[in-house]
Amino acid sequence: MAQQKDRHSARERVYRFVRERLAAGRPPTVREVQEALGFRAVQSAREHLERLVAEGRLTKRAGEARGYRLPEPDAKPPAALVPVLGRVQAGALTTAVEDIEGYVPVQHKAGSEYFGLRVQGDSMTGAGILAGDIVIVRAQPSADSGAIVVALVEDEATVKRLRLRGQRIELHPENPAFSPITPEECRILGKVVEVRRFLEEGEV
Amino acid sequence: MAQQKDRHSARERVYRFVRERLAAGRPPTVREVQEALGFRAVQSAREHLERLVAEGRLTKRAGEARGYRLPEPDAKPPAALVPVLGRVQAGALTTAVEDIEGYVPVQHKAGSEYFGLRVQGDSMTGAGILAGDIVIVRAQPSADSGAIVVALVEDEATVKRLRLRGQRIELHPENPAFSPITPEECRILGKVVEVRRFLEEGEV
DNA sequence: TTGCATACCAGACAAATGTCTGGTATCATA
DNA sequence: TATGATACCAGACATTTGTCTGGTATGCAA
Repeated sequence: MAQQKDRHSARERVYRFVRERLAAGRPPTVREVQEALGFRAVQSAREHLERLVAEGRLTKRAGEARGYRLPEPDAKPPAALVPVLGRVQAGALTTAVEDIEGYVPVQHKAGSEYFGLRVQGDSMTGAGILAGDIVIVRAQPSADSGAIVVALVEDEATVKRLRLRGQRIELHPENPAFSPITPEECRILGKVVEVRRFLEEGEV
Repeated sequence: MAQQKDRHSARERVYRFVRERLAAGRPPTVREVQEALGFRAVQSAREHLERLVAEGRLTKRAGEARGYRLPEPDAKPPAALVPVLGRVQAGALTTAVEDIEGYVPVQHKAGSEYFGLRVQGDSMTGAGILAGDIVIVRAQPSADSGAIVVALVEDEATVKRLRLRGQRIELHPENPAFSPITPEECRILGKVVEVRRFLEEGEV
């Protein structure tokens, strides 16, 4: 039996199946691998898995159900799917279920809450944030001066650069065609930690 | 026994533990929940889990090991961690292990391979792609005219907009300070499907 | 040819894991 | 007071899951 790394070889198909299941957060049993590949014996699947472990492409917890894992990035923080909101209105951050466009995977910091917001308008193009981009926001009630934040002004969320003048809050655009805002009342919803742009239709 | 949703109540602690384990891709057994909460009986943990299922906050696959799950976005495609490369050089797409900066979670399409590439230079700022951004690239050997691609030119990868003139390939910058490139030989590594910018230090 | 390695099958067994039954303790209400 | 609900404990059992042993078939090298 020639050993080949062809993407159609059983070994590669096993690896791909396991990897996809692990990426979906649903580690498979050996029997599920068996069925997925169409083997008649559990041991057939298991030998491939053991070989993948020997090659360093998988690791396993011996004796533990669904114990095969990917060896790589388990030093990374967990990735979670966070909702992307089309709009945020006053009081709605926890109830805007109907405004959820979809979800995107985000590596979050433990203990922090995140949401995504679709950027409207061109006020932040100078910072490379275009209309239609999605900003990933860590929910927090304050931020440092200079940070890009999502703030609630007159019941509508907006993405701006925060400038703190003593106790006064200014929200600056990054586009000379727009003027800074100095709202009487304003609530910081969170700090923008990431900007994403999908270049293909149909994503999120 | 007053039923309370205090974050310190056993129910909430169970929920949090399970959610974190699921987010990490490592669904727990009932006994692992038991141990994590310090219960002396498996059944104690199980009753909380069953209650969470009854409340709709978890789902479960009856009889299946590690079968409790989150009910939400399992209609979404799987999220996978893809490597972010600092540089790509000729022949290196499969061997550039030492150039991997880290990993980012990407919702990928089944059957497609992806990698991330750190953007160098300012040639694409007109398209809102700044130096330091990460482009998520679906590996493919060709793309439509007008798409933003990663191409290998003179053994170095570059991010440009592809223009096809008959059989000839042109790589256009999105910044008037740069000129289009018409390389004699050039290989398309893939199509840019997403642009990401991290606004905090320390992220990939 | 033999020997070895790989890749699969079949069956049985051990351990992990889910589940059930019976129990005690506490609290609130009628 | 009795009753019902909640929350835990303890033990046993059923099922799932991992693992092992023995086997056949194929290809390759000595």
